[in-house]
Amino acid sequence: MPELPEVETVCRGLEPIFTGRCIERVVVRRPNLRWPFPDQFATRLEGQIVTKVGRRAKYILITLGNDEILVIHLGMSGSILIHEPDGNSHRPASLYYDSGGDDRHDHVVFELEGGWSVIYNDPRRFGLMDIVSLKDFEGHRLFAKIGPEPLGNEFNPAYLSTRLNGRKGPIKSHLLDQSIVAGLGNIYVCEALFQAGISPQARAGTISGKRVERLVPEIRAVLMAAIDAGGSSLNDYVQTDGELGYFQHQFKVYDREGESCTNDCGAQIKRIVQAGRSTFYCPKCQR
DNA sequence: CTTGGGTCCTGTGCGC
DNA sequence: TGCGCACAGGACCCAA
Repeated sequence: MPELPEVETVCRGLEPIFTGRCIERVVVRRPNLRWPFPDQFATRLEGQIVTKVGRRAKYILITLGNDEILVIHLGMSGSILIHEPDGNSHRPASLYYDSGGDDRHDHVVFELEGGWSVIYNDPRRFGLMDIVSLKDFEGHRLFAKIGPEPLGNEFNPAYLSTRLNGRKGPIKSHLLDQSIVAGLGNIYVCEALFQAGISPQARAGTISGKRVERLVPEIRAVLMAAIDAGGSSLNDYVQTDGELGYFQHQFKVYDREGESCTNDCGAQIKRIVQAGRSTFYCPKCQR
């Protein structure tokens, strides 16, 4: 999936399109994504004016004038395509592939006032959409257990140390746990651990306070750099239509098995499997 | 309680 | 060129 930076980039792309506009029509082209769409999904959205576009963890939150929130998750392979009234289209932080006109996986179309439309595409259908009342949001099952945002003040070394204390599993698994910190995924966990010089296999509870103090800002830095890269791709989004949304040219370890460590330590990047997911790391720089 | 594995689904890329 | 297999950004669910 798009991880936090990609979802943030998508939100920034959607914000000026949605905000203040009426959702005139919603076309749902299949009965479900990961789960069935809620009852009366389209009807509950149609005629509503969007007041705000935001993000929590990897969820896109589109707040409506009636204080309901359209919740969108992109799963592993979701992307959003925007059709402009003049016929141009672009994909903010598009992922996975350029459909090249293949619309088989265009599952939902939001038609907005003024001729704009927003198309949700997700080949693997691990994504989801739901509608949640603003007053129910905090306690909603999707959000009740989600941990602090990594870019916010609540996520700090003291907090993380507390959460890792006593944990025996590898640090990598814990950073992927959305209840500990929201929004990290497989790529940026690998990247952050590399930047912090921490082995992905280190037992979470044994990492010293000093190293956690280094890890927290490295997580932030990796995410912020990726958001910046996404933001710059937004500026000329029309010409980058169809390009990969992950900013992989700047990954230091992810998907670089066998390549030389960029720290020039002489070691090669290794790939291992943890909890069924690939982990990339430098065996020399990360301990 | 924590932890690990299987699962949903389609598409891509590799080796043979 | 074709086929089969491994693997892919997530996260839920259940067994141990």
